[in-house]
Amino acid sequence: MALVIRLTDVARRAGVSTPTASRALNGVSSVDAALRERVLMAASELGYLPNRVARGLRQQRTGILAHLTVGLRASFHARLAEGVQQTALDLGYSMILGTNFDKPRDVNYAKVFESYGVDGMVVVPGFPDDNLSGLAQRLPIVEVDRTLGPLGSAHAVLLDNAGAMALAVEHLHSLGHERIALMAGDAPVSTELERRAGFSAALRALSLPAGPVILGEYTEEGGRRASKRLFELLGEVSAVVVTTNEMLAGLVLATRERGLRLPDDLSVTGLDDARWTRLTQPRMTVVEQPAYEMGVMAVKLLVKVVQAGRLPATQRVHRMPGRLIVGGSTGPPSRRQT
Amino acid sequence: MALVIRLTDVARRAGVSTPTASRALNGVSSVDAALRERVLMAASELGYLPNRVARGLRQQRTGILAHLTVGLRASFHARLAEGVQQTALDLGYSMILGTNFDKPRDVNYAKVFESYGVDGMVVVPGFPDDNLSGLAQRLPIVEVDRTLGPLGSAHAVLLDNAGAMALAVEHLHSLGHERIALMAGDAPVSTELERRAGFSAALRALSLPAGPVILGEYTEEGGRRASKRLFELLGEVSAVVVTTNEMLAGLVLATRERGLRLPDDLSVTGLDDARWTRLTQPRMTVVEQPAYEMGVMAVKLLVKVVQAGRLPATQRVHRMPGRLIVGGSTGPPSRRQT
DNA sequence: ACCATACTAGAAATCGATTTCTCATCGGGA
DNA sequence: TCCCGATGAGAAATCGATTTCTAGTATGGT
Repeated sequence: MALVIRLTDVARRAGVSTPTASRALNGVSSVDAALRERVLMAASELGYLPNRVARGLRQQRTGILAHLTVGLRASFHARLAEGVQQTALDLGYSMILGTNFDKPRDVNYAKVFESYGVDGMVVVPGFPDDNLSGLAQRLPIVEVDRTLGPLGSAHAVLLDNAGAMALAVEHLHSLGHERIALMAGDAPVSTELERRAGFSAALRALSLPAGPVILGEYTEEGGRRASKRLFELLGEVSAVVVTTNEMLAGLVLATRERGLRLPDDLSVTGLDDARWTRLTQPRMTVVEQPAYEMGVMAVKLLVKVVQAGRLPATQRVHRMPGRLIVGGSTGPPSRRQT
Repeated sequence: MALVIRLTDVARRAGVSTPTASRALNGVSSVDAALRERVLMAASELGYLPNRVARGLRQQRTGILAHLTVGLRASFHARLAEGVQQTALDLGYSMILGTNFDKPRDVNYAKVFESYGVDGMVVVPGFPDDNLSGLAQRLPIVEVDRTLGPLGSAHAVLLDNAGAMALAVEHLHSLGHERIALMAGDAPVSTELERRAGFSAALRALSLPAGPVILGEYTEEGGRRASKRLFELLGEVSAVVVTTNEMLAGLVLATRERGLRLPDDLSVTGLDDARWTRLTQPRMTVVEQPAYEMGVMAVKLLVKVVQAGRLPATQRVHRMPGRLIVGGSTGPPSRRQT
């Protein structure tokens, strides 16, 4: 606020003109070695800090990226955001954050951030009505976790959902399960659609019969309600794959209320390794998502596009693999089940 | 990138000068009603979006706040960050995020963000060596969760740690516990120091004997190791208060390894309501921190200082109360314990 | 030894908005 | 009726850096 050192001050102290000081500090074009030395010295003596707002105005790029996400409460999104933020910083960018991107808001995030001149955006899109499409024609965008599909040239970094489902199904199959159910969210988001399809494909690949699919709201309460329906099928089904952490939490609570024991009465696998899945008794078997790495990858992709200076002509989709973590919530089917 | 509408374009279309267009859009000074109407019309027809970088340069304030935090992995920090971000947005600001603020880094966050001309910072400080003090003399800063103490005029939003400890101790006392231990982190951060002091004070207030205090590293593994020492005292102690979630997780795992049952063998209360504390069996008794609300409060305080235009002369500390959530991990002491 | 080509560094222009300065016009009071 | 203050709008300055533009000085080739 008070006394800020400007480039002019540095230049005056070094006895050179402002442009020369600028060139010396940025290493562009050639500046006499002695002059450069004087400038660098002056800058460090004065504790010069370049004004990035001014630079941003002139250069028409600010070095700021925006990260729009549905929230930080889910640990997946929190780790993702950390990956985005750290990588942005490592690559010389800063990150503006916008959360609750799936809820109605007074302010239009995208517009606000655009007016701040962000160079690009990493987006975890909410539901399809978000009008990102227009933005995607003006600004580099990378979608993470989910995709809205028709965003044209925006790149995407997604979990290999089919592979993740295959890991879960194969694990259960190797334990001897033949009748496996799926509990999934009923929202029309790409993750859920892909996981449902992946589940079916995985069963087919192992020549297992198509299992029952139980859809519900993508929340803990939704998982609880869906679990009630699942429990009706306990005679025909010995294992279940749950596509989301939230629903898995509901299932865990429901099994307790019902007095079911894992894995004796039911084998359960989830997707994503929230902290709590390690702390339940027994520990949950899950397919871990590389959340942090997805954030890293998204920013790397985005920065590549930003620095290319023009929007990519074609979309590129990066698939990141999940990793199976075997806990105690899965085991061989009991006699009774078989 | 391509075709951006500038204020000049709006002015031309409305048939007025640029300053007049600016005045009309910002509602400052008086502009003829007809002209203002024409300007507003032109702006909306062209889809004008003000360039906040240019405005920021001229006005010497950007409308950006920075949030420096130790991380987002702990749900407390994630919810805090959401509160900060949402409130910033509600008040017309945007938020730049910096995580891992307690780890050594190549880039100096504070400097980078200062060079972006942020109007103020909400900081969850790491360890005392972070040189925030200098920054606090130039920029409005509000500390949250922890405080480094000598930051001078920076405001702070902290949990009422003494009150939180009292809630936990009183709860255990009301169940009949007389010999209560504390498991706390050994780092010299304000939260731990206040919680240790608060624990002792709460015991004294109830005329209970001073309980053993077990210090350890502020991590899950630290909690596990500290638990081993705690278990040596099981004859003399019937309950324990744990000051951090991380250590609590370690304790939960350690009790399982040891085959202890909660609350029969030991009553346990924690601080902060991470998701997992609701999903263990039994559910944990904890004192909940109003994480989101602390973020909200911090930004409100910060914005007040920012808009006052000058740094406050005196520090103000806001204490937010914790709330007891009774789970199944606490119960009356067993006969054997008494 | 002379001219053309590089370099180097300062002067001036630029980014896009806001704010100050200036000037003309309109009222109101004497 | 005349003068002065208030009002409104355009011209010009400003924020702080970067990027032309321009000119002067070396350097190199012939």
